[in-house]
Amino acid sequence: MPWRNTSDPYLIWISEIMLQQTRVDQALPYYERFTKRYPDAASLASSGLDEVLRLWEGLGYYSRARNMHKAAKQIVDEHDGSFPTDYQDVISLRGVGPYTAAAVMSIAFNYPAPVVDGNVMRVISRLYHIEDDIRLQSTRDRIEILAADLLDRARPGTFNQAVMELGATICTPRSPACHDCPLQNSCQAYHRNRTGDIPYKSPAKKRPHHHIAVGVIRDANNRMLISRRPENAMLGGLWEFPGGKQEPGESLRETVKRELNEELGVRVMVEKKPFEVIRHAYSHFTITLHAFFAELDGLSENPEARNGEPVKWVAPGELVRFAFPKANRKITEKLVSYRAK
DNA sequence: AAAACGGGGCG
DNA sequence: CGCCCAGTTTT
Repeated sequence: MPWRNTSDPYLIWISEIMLQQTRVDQALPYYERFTKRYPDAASLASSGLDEVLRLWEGLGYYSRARNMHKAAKQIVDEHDGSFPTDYQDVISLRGVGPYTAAAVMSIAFNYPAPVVDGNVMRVISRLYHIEDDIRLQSTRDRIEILAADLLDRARPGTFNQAVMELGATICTPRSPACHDCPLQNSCQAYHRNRTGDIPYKSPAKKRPHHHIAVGVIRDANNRMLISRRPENAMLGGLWEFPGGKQEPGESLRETVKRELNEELGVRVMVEKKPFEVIRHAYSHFTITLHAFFAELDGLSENPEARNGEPVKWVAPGELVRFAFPKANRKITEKLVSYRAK
C-alpha cells in the first residue's frame, strides 16, 4: 500500500481518513487521485470544497471530505502548514478521533498509542475470549486497555498495522484462517472453538425503506436543473436532482410536483412514468429512487431554492463536473446515454 | 449512550 | 439480503 512507503504524516493522515469504514481496495484509487491533486495540506486548504467533493464522490461518508478540508485549513492556519506532531494537536483536527490520532501518531511519529478499530476488536476479543457486546463502549474500553498492554512500544506503528492486517487477512469476521494464524497457539477463542461467535455484536435495527421521486427539468437547450444540498445535511455539499420522499397516500408524480413546489417554488408537469428506477442502500435506510422528466409550466421562470442553496442549469456533458451521490450519478449517466443516441 | 452518516463486497 | 468494514460527530 502506497501509504506504507512514506513517513509523511499528511499522506498517512489522508489514507487513514479514507480507510474509516472503508476497505483498502475501495480507497486505493481515491488515495492515488487525491494525493496527486493535493500533495500537501496547503494545496488541499486552498482548494474549493466542490472540487474536494468531486474527487471524493463514490467513497461515501462525505463529512469525511468536508472535515478533512477544514482540517487542512487548521493545519495551515494553526500549524503553519506543517502537520502537527503533538497528539493533542492531532486529535483536535476536524474529523480526527481516537482511531485516526493513534494511527497517524504511531505510524508517522512512533508515538506509543494503541489503535482500536474493528479489526483490533475482533483479534483481541478472540485472543482473550471476550464475550461482551462489542457495541458497548465499556467493551471497547476494556479492549483498548489490553491493546495498550500488548503494544510493542519500540515499534508502535508497525505493531498497530500488523494487528490490523492480521484482522483484515487472517482473523476475518467469517471463517477465519486459523490454520495460518501466528497467534493460533495463544488464542482462547480458537482453543474453545468459539471463533464463530466471538466477537459478539448485538443485533442491529433494520433499515426502513423509502420511495424517493425526483424531477429532471429540461429547458429549451436541453440543459437540466440541479440543486446543491446544504453542507450540514446528509450528502452535504453534493448536487442532486430536486425531489424528495413519497408521503402516504401520494402518487410518485404528486411527490415530484409537491417537492419541486416546496423546494423551488415552481409548478411542473410530470411525465406519466419514470425514465429510470434505482434501488440504493444507505447506512441507515434504503431507497427506491424514481426519476421523472418534468417541465416547467409557462408561469414559472427562474427556479430558486427556498433553502438559499444554489441551483444550476447544466448541459448533459457538464454533469460530470459536479459531485453527485451514487444514486443520482446513475441518473446522470442515463441522461448522458440518451444524448449519445 | 445512541443516532446519524455511504457505499461496496461477500456468503 | 444481512453483515461487515483501517470511525467521527452530533444529539
